[in-house]
Amino acid sequence: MATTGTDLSRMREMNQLSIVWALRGNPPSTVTELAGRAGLSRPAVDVLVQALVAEGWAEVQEPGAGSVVGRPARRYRFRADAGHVLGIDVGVHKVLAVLSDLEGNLVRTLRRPVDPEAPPAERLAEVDGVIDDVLRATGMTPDDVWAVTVGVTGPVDAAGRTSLSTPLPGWTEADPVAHLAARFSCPVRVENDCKLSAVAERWKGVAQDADDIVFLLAGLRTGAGLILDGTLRRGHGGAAGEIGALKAVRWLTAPDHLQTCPGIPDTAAPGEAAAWVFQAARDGDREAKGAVRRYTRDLAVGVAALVLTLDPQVVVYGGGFSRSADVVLEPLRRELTKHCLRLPELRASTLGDESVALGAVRLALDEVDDRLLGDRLSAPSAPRR
Amino acid sequence: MATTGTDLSRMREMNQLSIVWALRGNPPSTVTELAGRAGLSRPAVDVLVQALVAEGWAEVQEPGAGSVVGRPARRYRFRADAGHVLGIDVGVHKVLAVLSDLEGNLVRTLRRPVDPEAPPAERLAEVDGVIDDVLRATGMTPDDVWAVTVGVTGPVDAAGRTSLSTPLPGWTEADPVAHLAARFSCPVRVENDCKLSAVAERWKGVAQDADDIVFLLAGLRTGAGLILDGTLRRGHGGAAGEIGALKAVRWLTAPDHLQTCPGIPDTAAPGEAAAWVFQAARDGDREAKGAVRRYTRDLAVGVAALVLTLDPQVVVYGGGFSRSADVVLEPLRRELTKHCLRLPELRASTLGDESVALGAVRLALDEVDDRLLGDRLSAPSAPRR
DNA sequence: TGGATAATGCTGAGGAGTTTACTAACTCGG
DNA sequence: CCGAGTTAGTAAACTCCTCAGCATTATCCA
Repeated sequence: MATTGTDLSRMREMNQLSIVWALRGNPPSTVTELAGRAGLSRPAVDVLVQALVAEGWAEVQEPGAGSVVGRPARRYRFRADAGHVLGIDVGVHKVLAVLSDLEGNLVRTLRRPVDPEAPPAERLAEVDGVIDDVLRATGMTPDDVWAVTVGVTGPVDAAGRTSLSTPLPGWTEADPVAHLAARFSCPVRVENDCKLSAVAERWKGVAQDADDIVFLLAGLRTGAGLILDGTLRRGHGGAAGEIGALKAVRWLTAPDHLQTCPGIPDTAAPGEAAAWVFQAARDGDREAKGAVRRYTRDLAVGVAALVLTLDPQVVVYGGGFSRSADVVLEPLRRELTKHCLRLPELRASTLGDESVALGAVRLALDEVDDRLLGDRLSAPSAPRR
Repeated sequence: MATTGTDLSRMREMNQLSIVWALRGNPPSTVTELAGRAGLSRPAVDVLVQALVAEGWAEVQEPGAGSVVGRPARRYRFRADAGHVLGIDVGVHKVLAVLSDLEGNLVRTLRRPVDPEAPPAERLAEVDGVIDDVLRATGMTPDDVWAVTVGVTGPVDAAGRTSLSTPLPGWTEADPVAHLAARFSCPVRVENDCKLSAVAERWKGVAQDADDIVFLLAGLRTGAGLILDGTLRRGHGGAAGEIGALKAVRWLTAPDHLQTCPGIPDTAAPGEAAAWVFQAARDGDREAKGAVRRYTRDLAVGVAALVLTLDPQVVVYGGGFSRSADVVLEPLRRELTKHCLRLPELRASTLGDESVALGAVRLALDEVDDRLLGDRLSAPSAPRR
């Protein structure tokens, strides 16, 4: 791979970029601090940061009444509010939208319930609705949004289609990218929900320290998302992590053990049966503990296949069942010991049901970073597709 | 991640590096050609390339009797022979060493048979022997070797130890890195044989076009090596690809179908039984075809788990059985269709039994590139550990 | 032998960062 | 209330690197 040659203007671009990276994620900084972080001299940083202010990437904060010795320094701040990104979770029962600024600060989170049987058109209308609400509540227009990422269930191809399979009714025919492209001129991407949750766990969740992560989505459906060497792995056709499709792996039927456990009260809704069983197991109920053990045993085969294939540092147990991780993780660990060569750490997710939207935000931010702060600095405005 | 600031000398380094990349892998080039490739002006390239000659990275080739109009240009060449790397395959039955120059041209290949029961000390002595032979035959000293990579069977940890398991007798106690460090001051690395074969297939084999590859080592033992997004995946503890350890995956016993097929002549050695069965199947023998089908069925479960987990572009069928790929690939494809969502391409390896050593050479070359041509140019001499 | 052609070599211009020195602004203590 | 001490901002001189253009050199062909 031929590195391309460099002249003076290129050097300036690179240095300006390094100032941007030194600004971002830090509290408002003085020129001296930036010089230290970027490895440049004060005068150089001075002209660069002033250029950033002129372009709109940075902002001056005049010194207040400081109580430090010496002349108080002007501080510069990255304009995280110069643009925003949207992360959207299109679930079976709900649509969830999260608006974030360029530093990943969550500005607004809104959800709407959706009829599980709703056809794609209706579901997309709810998406439009929740986006409208978020934009109205924050006083923004679609042009203020620099990237949108949508999470859906099922393997997602490069075009954002879910043509192989998905539990969202009729969704194999839906084209969410085209739908959103009508309103947004910025990059729009669709990604699998397990993959997004995995990204979220590494960003703000329980796996921030790990570079090789298997995320388990455990609920009435079971799925997985993979992060290797710190980046999300999609696979060549976007179907990485779909080991649940293998019949020898009993992920499809594993949750049934929890639904059919004797003793579940008739009053429990279908979604609550599992929670009841977990609670009963926690209380020492023999039948419930057996059901959990059978569930874990089925789950463990697939997890073992993932672990043996990838040898991750951490396996994150997430999804709807993660609230009951306390009764699942220990039996799961025991099962895995039987199958695996090297046991990874098992951790329970704490992000709750916003993890998909959160991961979507992170991916949208990555998109913006690549486009605008990749290796040359663009003007601070929404990137085009 | 803070990109570090750049001053003029850094720029010069970068441009010099881009000249190196423009020189490598190309025939001897004129300054004008280099300027075009590197995106620099002729005068700039001129001084840079002269500096490279002074340092020993490049070499002038005075113009011969050319038949072109105009003043014939001086040509510059990358000194691929400034250093060499060693790739070594420590197998059960043999030790194989390949010496390569810095451009990946294979200079010398030597092999020695080893008693399958040989203890580690004896096996390492054979390694020493074959290295001595290669160095003597090429008139080199250990200081001319800039990196060594060794391939062994079994999962290899970061220290080059094979403590979990390996079919090499006693090898869990061996420390090949320490052994070779006594002779070589350059970086020494040990890696799993399947992983190295995967690297070789992408470098010079049948998967040069693919970025997501599953390599299958198919023989009396079955294993896998993974390349995702163009780079080898080791996993957090170096045990990626070891799905064969899962009992639900019948890789351990799959080859037995080929050993126990009725009709195998008593005269056949244990290693030749499988080859006989494949040939018989090719000739239309019912029993043999059944044995191959059973073998394929067992193999396919593990392959399907890999494919569903990783969604690769290509699955390469390699190892000792790859010569019989013609009778295996089609049944394997049929089996995979049953299990998988999206079928990857199936290709048969053509590299033969030198693929492990070849992959080792590639990894050693990568090591040299990282150390010497990473982002600043070092002097052309063996890197220290 | 002279002209055409293409590469080399040289010189001056321009841009970017660094160093150094100087000025400005603020705190603290007498 | 003022001056010493400290730190930030600014300007000038300098270095280094690339680039553009022109003169020079080497070769082939008529």
